[in-house]
Amino acid sequence: MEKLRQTDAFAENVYALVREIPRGRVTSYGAIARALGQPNASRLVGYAMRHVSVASPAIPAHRVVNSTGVLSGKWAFGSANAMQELLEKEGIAVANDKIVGFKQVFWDPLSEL
DNA sequence: GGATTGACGTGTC
DNA sequence: AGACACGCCAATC
Repeated sequence: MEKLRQTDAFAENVYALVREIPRGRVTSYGAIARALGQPNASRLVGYAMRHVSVASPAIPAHRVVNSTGVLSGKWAFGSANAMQELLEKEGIAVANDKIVGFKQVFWDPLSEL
């Protein structure tokens, strides 16, 4: 059995939420943290996301970016272009490691879920 | 067990 | 608009 790391329930919710992100949409760490009831735990979300690379099933972490729409964790995918390629593949434009029209493709779990 | 760090966020200069 | 500083919470050293 896999032992849960971090704040078990918190990470669990993060993973579940990220998996619910529709294709062609993105969200921010802060939005997820708020959806979990911890508006200031944005860093914990990112911390948990860092572990999803080895978690299963695979989590579309490429759809999660920071509030500025920057692909902060692109390096966690193994390649700097991997995350951008995935996003563009889903119809999300990325320029200079930043999401184009971030506000347009932004998916708010609090409002849309 | 204190100090540092981190896929963050918001405010200020 | 870009750069810098402070705050938050948990994990790692």
